[in-house]
Amino acid sequence: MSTANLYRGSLTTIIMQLLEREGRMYGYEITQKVREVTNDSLQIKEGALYPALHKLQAQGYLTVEAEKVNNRIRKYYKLTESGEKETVNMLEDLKQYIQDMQLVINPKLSY
Amino acid sequence: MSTANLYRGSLTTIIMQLLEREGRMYGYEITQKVREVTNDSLQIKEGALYPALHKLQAQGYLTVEAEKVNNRIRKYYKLTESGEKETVNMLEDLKQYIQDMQLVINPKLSY
DNA sequence: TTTGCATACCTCAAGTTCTTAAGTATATTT
DNA sequence: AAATATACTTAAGAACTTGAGGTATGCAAA
Repeated sequence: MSTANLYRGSLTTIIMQLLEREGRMYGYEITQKVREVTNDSLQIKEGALYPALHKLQAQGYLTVEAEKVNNRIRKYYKLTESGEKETVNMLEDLKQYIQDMQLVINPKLSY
Repeated sequence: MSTANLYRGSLTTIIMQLLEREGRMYGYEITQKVREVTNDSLQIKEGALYPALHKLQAQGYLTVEAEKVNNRIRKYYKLTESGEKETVNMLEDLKQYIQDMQLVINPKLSY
């Protein structure tokens, strides 16, 4: 059972899209959510996730709030305004890409 | 008009899949085919394509035959047997990935 | 006629993104 | 008491792509 690797470049889109829908999430929660909705098919590695979150924050797309829950620290992230705009673009690109790939895989069906 | 970048890792799958279907192609032809079927949406850069072809060849997935056509050299590539097997795996992974991404984007629809 | 575009290949530096692995620390389950 | 789950972090190395540059031929337009 190959837990397939990420296609590089899609992780940020995943993060942004989840935050768009959920409003507010912490890192570990994101990893679990992705496992959940994809039935364990897709697993976000922590070594990829946390640097990605830090970068998105540095780019001004996310803000952070640290909270102590059960004596453990959680860092909740949410989209900024520019993050929301960027999310729209990222989603468009992803959808276009999926469509392109489907055309390459199966050029007969133009859908 | 953003000619979106490739999600890294998908180029080899594109190459293999096209060769699977077409049987025999040369590099430049691959770039044109991808532009054609995706309506110019996806453009394979030569700086990515040629190294990728060379690597696939080195891995034993492709064989090459050089031909002179119109006084210009073309290098025709085709899948080896192991290349064909690998193509099946790559396609499976890509389809799974597309499905996973659609689940992340729109978890309501399990299709 | 020469300028530009299309065809056809190639390479390399730089940047980005990911995997793997290691580390810290608390809470809960076995 | 030990293992697993929760929760975050970093760093080395690998892999892939972009962007830019290069070579060379054929053909069309100016």
